[in-house]
Amino acid sequence: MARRNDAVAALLEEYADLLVITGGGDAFKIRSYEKAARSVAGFHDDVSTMDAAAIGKIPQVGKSIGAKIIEYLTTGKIAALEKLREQIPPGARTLIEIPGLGPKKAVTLSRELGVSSIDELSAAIAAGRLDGLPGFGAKTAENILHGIELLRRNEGRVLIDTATRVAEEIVAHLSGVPGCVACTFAGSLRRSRDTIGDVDILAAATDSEPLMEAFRSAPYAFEIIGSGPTKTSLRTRQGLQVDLRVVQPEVWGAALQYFTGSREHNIRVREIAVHKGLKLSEYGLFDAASGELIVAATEEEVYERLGLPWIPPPLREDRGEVKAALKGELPELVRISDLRGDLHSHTDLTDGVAPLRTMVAAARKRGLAYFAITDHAPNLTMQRMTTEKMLAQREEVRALAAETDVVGDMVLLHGSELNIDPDGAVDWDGDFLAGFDVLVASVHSHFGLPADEQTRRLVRACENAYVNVIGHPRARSIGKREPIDADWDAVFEAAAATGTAMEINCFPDRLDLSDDMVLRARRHGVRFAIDTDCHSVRNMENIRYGVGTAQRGWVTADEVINTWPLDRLRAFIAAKRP
DNA sequence: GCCGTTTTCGGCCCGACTGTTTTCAGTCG
Repeated sequence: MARRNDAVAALLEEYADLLVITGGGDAFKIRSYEKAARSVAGFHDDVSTMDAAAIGKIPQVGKSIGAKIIEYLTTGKIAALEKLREQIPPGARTLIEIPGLGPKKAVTLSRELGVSSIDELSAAIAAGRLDGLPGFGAKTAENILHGIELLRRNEGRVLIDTATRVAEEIVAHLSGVPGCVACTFAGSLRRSRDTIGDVDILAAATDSEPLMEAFRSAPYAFEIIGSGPTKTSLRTRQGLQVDLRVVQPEVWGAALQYFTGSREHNIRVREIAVHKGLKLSEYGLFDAASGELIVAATEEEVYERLGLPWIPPPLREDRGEVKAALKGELPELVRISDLRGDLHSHTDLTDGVAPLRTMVAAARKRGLAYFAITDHAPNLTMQRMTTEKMLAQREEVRALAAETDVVGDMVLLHGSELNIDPDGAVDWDGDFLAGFDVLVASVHSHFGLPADEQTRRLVRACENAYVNVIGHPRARSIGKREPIDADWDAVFEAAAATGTAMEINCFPDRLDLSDDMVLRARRHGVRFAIDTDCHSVRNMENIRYGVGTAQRGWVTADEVINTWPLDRLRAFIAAKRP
């Protein structure tokens, strides 16, 4: 069952947005709702299981917001929110989705031009209806169009965490239907792609009808697109298409192989079948001449009969995995259980939502051997970090490290997430940086520099003797911001030469480096750090997405510095320092 | 609206960039 926290957080966020649009609240009030939304989303317990007193103890939730949460949990809505919704033109909030378009311009557009959707706005710009509208020059129109294009490129695709939540809820539901022998998700989600177009669910049963009926009538079924004996497609309330295919239990393996894809991988595998006088389909591996079924029960059998080892789904992209499999050279992919530490995390000292102690306790629960606290550095001014605060935190971390009932055997590392200036410098000089155990450095500004400047900037950051990890190297935000432009081969070469790891950031809207860039970086011998960049306890669950991305990039455990024992990691850091 | 080793008021997210503005508003991180 999905947690109610996400629904509550979405409503609080909407409330904050509407306050901005109506201008009906001061900036700090708006900020309070935004902070509360993040805090609730990141809170470890399900709000629907908590009483009023417990809800009031959630950080950033006070009397007023607490009451609104209770109101939602008991009545299903929030009166104050309904009231605000009535005050703004329909669609104004939709328009804010466009990068570069904020509440003020959105409200002007909906008031003056009556546009209430992105399509209508697009048409209005094409028709020149923005001409003469105060504050909307040619450049602004152009920027809005670009923002719309960015949004459209991801239209119909959702982030992997959204798809995973939906898929797991459906698999859990259908697995409980009488007669269901097996049920799992396949498709791009099983291959751990960074965004998901539609969710493919596969189930095995002798009689498909009970499963189809349960699927069609489930609470998540918002609109039935089509339904037959083997396949039903529907759309969830949020517009995500989900396909359910039901196959006979004895052909489970062949069907799972087929529906996992990718199409290109399957073509490659079927070619091998043809060469062996066989035919592969979702119903099994057959003798081409006689049509006799050979194997179909498990994926392993299907691959084995073709002379191949089982190929992990993240590799199934026709990027040479079939050839490697034939030669017995498939990589031993990094797994979540290989990770001994996490080198990038935040606390409520900057923009995290949980205190140091809470984050540390949660990290220990993950079974980590070491955990680095890396709050933001001063140059990211909005986080209000100072040298004094950083030193005070260090004392706090050292003291906490001695509390064995909290940390157990886990070693605490004190670090920071530095900001890489446009010229490649970072927040502090070497003398101060030397006091940290480990340092991440990231691009948080000046995303639009030309490629040559961006390259120099990143290379210089790699050359800094105290920078161990380049955080979310391309600074992309899926669906919102394009990756920064640089000569990545030059950057990776510098990273490899200087002993600087490239991060694979686990946030679903980052997944940065992405799989293709990981493949490129590996050619230069780059080391990686798979970090959650967690801002809450719940964010730690994102580790699966970063590991999935690493697997898609063929990464083995040894290439990831936070799979190493602490001694080896410390030696890696020490080797770079003067 | 939330928070508190200053506990019921006063502080909290501010600086940079962009475009259209002639002195600043909107957006972003």
